[in-house]
Amino acid sequence: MEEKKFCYKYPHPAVTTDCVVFGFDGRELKVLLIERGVDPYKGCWAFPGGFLNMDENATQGALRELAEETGLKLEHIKEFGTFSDVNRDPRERVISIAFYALAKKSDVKGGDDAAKAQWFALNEVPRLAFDHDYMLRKAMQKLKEDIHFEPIGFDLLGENFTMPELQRLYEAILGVHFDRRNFYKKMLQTGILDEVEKPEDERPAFFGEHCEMRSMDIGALFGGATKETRHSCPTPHLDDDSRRKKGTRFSFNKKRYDQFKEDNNFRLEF
Amino acid sequence: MEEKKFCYKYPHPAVTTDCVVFGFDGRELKVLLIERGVDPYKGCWAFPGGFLNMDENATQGALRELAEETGLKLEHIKEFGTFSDVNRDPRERVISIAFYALAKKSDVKGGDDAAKAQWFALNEVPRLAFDHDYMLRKAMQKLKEDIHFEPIGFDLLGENFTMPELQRLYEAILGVHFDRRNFYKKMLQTGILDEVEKPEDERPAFFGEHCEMRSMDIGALFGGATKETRHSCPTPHLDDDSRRKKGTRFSFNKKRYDQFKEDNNFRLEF
DNA sequence: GCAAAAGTGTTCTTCGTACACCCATGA
DNA sequence: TCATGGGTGTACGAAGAACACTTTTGC
Repeated sequence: MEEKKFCYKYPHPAVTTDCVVFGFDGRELKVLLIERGVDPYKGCWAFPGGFLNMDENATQGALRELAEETGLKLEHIKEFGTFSDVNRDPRERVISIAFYALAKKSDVKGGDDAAKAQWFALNEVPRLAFDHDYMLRKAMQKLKEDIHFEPIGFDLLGENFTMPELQRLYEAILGVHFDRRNFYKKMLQTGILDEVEKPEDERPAFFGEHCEMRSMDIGALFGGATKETRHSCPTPHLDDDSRRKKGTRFSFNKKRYDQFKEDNNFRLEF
Repeated sequence: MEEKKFCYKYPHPAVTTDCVVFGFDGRELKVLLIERGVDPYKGCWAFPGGFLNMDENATQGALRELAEETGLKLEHIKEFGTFSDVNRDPRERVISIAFYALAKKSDVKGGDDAAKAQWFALNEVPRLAFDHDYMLRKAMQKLKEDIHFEPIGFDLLGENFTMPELQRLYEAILGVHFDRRNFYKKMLQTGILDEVEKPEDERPAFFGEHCEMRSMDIGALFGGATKETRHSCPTPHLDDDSRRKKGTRFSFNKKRYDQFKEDNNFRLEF
C-alpha cells in the first residue's frame, strides 16, 4: 500500500476538473476525447481532465490538464456545473468541476500532439467513462443556451469565414435550420462581423480586366449574354464585384465583442 | 493538536456548499445570512453552508446545511458556480459549491427558528465573510439571467398573489421599472397564471345583494351615481364584478410550469 | 452544361413599448 | 375628499419569419 501522508481531521473528497472541448470542421460539431490509459475505465474514452493541484484554482487546473493531455492551449473555458454524486468514481469520492471550451478548426489539428486525443462527431461519441455521458449532455445544453447571449460561436471558426460556414455552425450547435437570408440579416445587424477584403492575388485574373454593368444583369439570363455584357462595358467599377468571388469572407470584430461583453446586451434570437 | 485520521496519497481540498437564499417581503428582495459563531470570521455574516459529507452530493449537502443552520426546508436550489480560489479560506484549501434558492414569504418567518439567521435587504447587506460578497454578486447575476427563462419568481410569493405584487418582485430582482399594463399583458399571455376565485366570505356583503349594469359604468362618474345604478338593476350577473374587489389574486399554474420546463420555451422579455 | 451553393429584398405578422383615464380603497 | 394604487386598450414601430430568383462555382 502506498504511503498516505496527507491527513485531515474530517474526510475530504478528491476534486477534479474536466473539460468538454467542442470543435467544428465546417459541417459537424465535434468533441475532443482522450482514451484512458489506466484503470478505472482503462481503454474507455473520457473528457480531458484530472486532479486539481493545491496551488491553482479550478479554471487554472482545467486549462493545465487540457494542455497536458491534448496539447490544446486555450484561453477561455466556461464552467457549467459540478458533478458530485457519491459513487461517480469507483476509486474514491471524487467531485468534478466541469468546463466547456471551444477550439478553432486550426487548433483541432494541434490536438494530434497528444497520442490518445481524438475528435469525435457528436453522433459518434462512444460510451464514456464515469458520468461523462451525462456531462456531455449538460455541456451541450449549456452551450445551446449560451450561444444566444455570447458570440462564442466565433471561437470555433478560423480567422475569417463565410456566412454559410457560420450558419452551419449555429445550425450544428442548435440543431435547427435557418433561412439563409434571415441569418445574414441578423448576423450583419449585430455589427460583430467585418467584411474581409479579399487579397488581390486570390481574385481570378479576369476580374482585373472585365466588368459588368449592374443594370444589365437583369436581362443577362445565360452565360453567353453575360460574356457579351462584360466586353461591352469599358468603365472599371470592379471593386464591388471582385469581392464576390467564391464566398464573401467575414472576420469577427473583437472590439465589438468586448463592447457586448461589457454592456451585456448581445442577443441572437432564432 | 487534533488527531487527523483521514489520510490520502495526494492533498485534497475541503469541499463546502453555500446557499444564497433570496426572500421577498412584498417590497424588497432580501437575502438570508447567518452570523458566524466561530473563527475564522467570527461575528461576521455569511451564507448558510458547510462541509459536504461523504455520503451526500452537493445539492443534498446544501439543503442539509440550510435546514440545520436556518430551519428552512426547501426543495429546489440551483447551483450557480464554484468558488475555488486558493486562499479563499484561511484555514485550509476550501472549494465551495454555491447554490441559490428562493424562499416564500411565509418561509421567511420560519427563518427565525435559527438563532443567528437573519434576513437583510440587498442594500443593507454587511461585509460578508470569505468571498461571500463576490458570491452574492454572482448569485444576483444568475438570478437575473434565470428569471427570464424560468418562472422561478413564483417561488418567492405565497400561494396566491396580486399582479402588482408579482410586478414588484420582478422589478426588485431586475432593478428596473415596468409599465403596469405591459406587465399584466405579458404575464397573462404566458398562461402560467390562474385567476383565483375569491372565496365568498371575503367579498364585501353588498356584493351578494347588488349589481351594476356594465353599460352604465361609463356614465357613473361619482359615488352617488354608482349607488343609484346598483339599486336600479335587479339582474344578478355579479361574478364579473365580485372578483374585482381589492386586488385580483392569481395563483401559479404548476402544470403549465412543468410544461414550460419540458419544452424549455418559457421566455419573458422585458 | 449541370447541379449545388451563395447572395440578395420585400411583405406580413408578431411583439414590445409608450401612453391616459376610471374606479376603488383607505386615510 | 383626497391621495394612492389597481385595473384596462390602443396605436405605433421594430424585429422576426416566410418566401423566389439570379449568379457563381465546381464537377
